[in-house]
Amino acid sequence: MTRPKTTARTVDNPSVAEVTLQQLLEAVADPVRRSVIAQLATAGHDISCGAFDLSVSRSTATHHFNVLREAGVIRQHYQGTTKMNSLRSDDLDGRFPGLMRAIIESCVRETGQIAEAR
Amino acid sequence: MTRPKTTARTVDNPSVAEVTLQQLLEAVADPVRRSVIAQLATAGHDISCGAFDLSVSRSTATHHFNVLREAGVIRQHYQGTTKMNSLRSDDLDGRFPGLMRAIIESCVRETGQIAEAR
DNA sequence: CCGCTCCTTCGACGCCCGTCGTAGTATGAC
DNA sequence: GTCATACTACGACGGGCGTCGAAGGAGCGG
Repeated sequence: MTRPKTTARTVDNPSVAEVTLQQLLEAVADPVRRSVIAQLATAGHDISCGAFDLSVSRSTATHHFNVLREAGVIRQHYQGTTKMNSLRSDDLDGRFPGLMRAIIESCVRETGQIAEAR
Repeated sequence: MTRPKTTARTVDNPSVAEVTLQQLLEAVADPVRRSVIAQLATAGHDISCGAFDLSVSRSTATHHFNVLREAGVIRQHYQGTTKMNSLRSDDLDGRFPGLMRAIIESCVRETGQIAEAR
């Protein structure tokens, strides 16, 4: 059975209304995922999945990107064979006012402290 | 060996500087703990451990109170034999600006939706 | 001293989540 | 077509967290 195992190069980013607070908070409770958020926020532009500096394997990284996307934290889209990621900062603000902004700021500050500690 | 198993009726609430972002986010990622936050926020006054409306056993509730206290989310103090709980909303604001405020608001809104759904 | 209320500690258990390696699909370059 | 690159799906495994019941300490009222 050789059924297509991968989706065609298309991504469905959930609408804000579909995201729950539980999903969002679980998503940001993982340090690897917060690192993704911090890198996106400090970069200021889209980053491809492979260009992140993460301490886990590729397949684990894919898992984390899925969680972040399903929680509405990031938006993903293909650009050739590479998958680009961007923050959906303002999308969620209507649903959870001020929450994403505060989380992003804390993530950036957190990794900043780590950087200046070494 | 009959060593004292419980602490005397005294609680140590951690200083804000000791709390990590990881702790805080893990603390609020649990629905039972968010329910505690929401009940405290809507009540507007301290609530004893036993007076909460929670869907778990007493010992589990104790566990959740510990997590919340160690994350700096709530402050606890004894009043006779009962242990009172209050939100430390503003304490954490210096360390994670805007975060607790946004979380509390989302918690209240979340349980409000549950309430109006039935 | 006795009993009641409140909350805690302790061990146990089950499940979920993060992790990995392997195998596989889609796209682009030659 | 062939090869290389980029990411994904799958199955497995281990550890941690939420959950509970039972037993026990601390205070208060008699």
